[in-house]
Amino acid sequence: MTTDEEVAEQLVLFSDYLKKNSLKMTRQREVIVESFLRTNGHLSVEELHRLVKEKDASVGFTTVFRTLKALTDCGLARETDLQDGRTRFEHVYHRPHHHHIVCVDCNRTIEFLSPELERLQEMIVAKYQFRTVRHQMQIFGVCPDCQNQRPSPQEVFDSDDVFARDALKIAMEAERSGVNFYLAAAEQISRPSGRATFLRIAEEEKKHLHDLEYEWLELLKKDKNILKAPVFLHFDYDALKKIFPTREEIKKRLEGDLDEEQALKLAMEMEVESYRFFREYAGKFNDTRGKAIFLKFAAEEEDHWRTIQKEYDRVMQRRVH
Amino acid sequence: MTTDEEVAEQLVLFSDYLKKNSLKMTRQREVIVESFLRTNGHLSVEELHRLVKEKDASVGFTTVFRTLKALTDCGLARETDLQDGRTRFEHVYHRPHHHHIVCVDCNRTIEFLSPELERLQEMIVAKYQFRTVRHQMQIFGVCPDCQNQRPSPQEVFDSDDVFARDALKIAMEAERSGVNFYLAAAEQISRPSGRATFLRIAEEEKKHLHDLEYEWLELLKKDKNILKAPVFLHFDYDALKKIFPTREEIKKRLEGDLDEEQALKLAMEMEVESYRFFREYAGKFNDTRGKAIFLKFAAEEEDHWRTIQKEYDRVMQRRVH
DNA sequence: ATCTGTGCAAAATGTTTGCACCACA
DNA sequence: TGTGGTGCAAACATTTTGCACAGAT
Repeated sequence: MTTDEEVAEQLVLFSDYLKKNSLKMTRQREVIVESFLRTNGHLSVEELHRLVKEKDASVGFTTVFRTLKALTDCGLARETDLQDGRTRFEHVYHRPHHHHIVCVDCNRTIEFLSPELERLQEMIVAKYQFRTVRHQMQIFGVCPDCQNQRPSPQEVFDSDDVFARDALKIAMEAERSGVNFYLAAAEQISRPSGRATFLRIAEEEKKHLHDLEYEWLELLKKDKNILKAPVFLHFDYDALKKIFPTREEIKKRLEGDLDEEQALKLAMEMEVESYRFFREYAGKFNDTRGKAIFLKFAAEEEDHWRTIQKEYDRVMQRRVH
Repeated sequence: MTTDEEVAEQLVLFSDYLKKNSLKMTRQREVIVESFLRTNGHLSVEELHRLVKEKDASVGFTTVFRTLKALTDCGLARETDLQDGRTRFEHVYHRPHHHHIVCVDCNRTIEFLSPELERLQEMIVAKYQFRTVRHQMQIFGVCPDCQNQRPSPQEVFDSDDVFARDALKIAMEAERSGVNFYLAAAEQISRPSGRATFLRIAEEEKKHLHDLEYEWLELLKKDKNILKAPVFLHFDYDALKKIFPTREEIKKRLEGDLDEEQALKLAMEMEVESYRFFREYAGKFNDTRGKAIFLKFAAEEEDHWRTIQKEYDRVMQRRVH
């Protein structure tokens, strides 16, 4: 499930790597790399060798072994340990760091990413003042199919689409919270220019939401089964509530003496928070569409922050005079 | 750093295991098991073989290998994978499940437990409906000493003391919060019998706190360096605030129209919460002193809950008449 | 033409087993 | 006295290397 373009991109990177190290591109390397890139999952040397031999029976085990080492060296592959007594290689290109859940019966492997888990892990290591080089979590268990004795074939999904799906879901939810916030806040503001600012931003967020919804539908159209793919990005949707106050929360916080200054301050805080939040999430996603979605989102929030700050300055200016 | 008693206890368990499986105790097995039990850390077969040979040069590698398998089988050892190309065996008896931080330079290994991390992990797996068999997290990095180029010998601590230390610290903090709560709540209650109940529980908690502080001092006396041992049980002290409201919080929640019924309800809620909390923590600690401390604590909280419930029933009874 | 790549076979590494002799219970 | 235990050596499984020949730039 890797597109031709992606394979081509990675082949270019591999060629560059070879040139840089005065190594040569050979027929064997080409077959091996191509086979690796076009196969999903976590291949052992032996498994890849078997695949390669289907295309060219003359290729030796050692060459596959050495080519995988080269791929690892140039950053296109990564060795992982799935505890089955052999080294397994997985794709790195456009794949974020992640952890594994492995079915001990059928060997099906699920990958996941949880920024919350990462944060917790970082906090723990920080206490010991270790400089982390790498870390991994592995969960071994029995998958639902094996629990029900009906092993079914593992479906293969385009991982970039999965990342995009998970990112879009979060971004849409955030966008909705944003719209809610600005509409609710606008209601509480009496001064026309201030209200107009909030309403304008609300409209902008609505537009963004529509864009995201469009992207979402396109994604579903492109890959009708994408919703069946296991969750990759684990996300605590309650965290959004901490960033974007709910309608009730807003009313409570702004209730009584309506204060435009306060509302603007709250909005700025919120935008900064959400900017930080989406930047952090983007950081977890190696070059993927998921990352692009989060970065775009972060940029929009930064933009809003500027707009609001201008309005805030104007209000304060006015107050001084 | 395993006491003679502990070694003896484990030897008994091993003997029982042998008997149950009609196996025999031999001179070699005795030496091997004893060496294993008396050595900390994560031993490979080869390392243990080396240690055993110091006591009895005639013991062969295979016997050490087979004895370690037997120890694993009977639940006194566990195989771990520290990614250094060999299987390593660690102690299980009286040691909770935990994860590892490994220094890639000097191989120093730190063990830690984070119930928060465990909870997160469980939540993630739940989404996939996997039945978890086991899981592990490994963090590889450079320890502070290796970062500073001054490798120092790894100090060895009595792990049970470390667990007790971490448990005591949390229990004391909880106890303090409890005392605070009951004193603050008592202040808000005008009816003498209600106030008396709260003050009595506050006194009880103070006594418990003293007991814990005594235990703490005894621990420090017993092992003067115990505070230097790395944290094992990671704990978010803010979590306590969610269980035991702070003095300000209490005043806020009970302010204005002082309602004894409300105060009692709040207290019951708190006791149930903290009972659950300490039970959960106890569950993470395999038979250790840490577990005992948490269980004792949970029992006390349950006791308080009963006391308060009686008082609550009395108040409600009175109201009906 | 030169230098790297390849495939084979062999070594290295770590784990596991077969077997003849040994020693608990 | 008989079953299981031990040590040795050999088998296994996987990864890694040496080397003579092949092939890419």
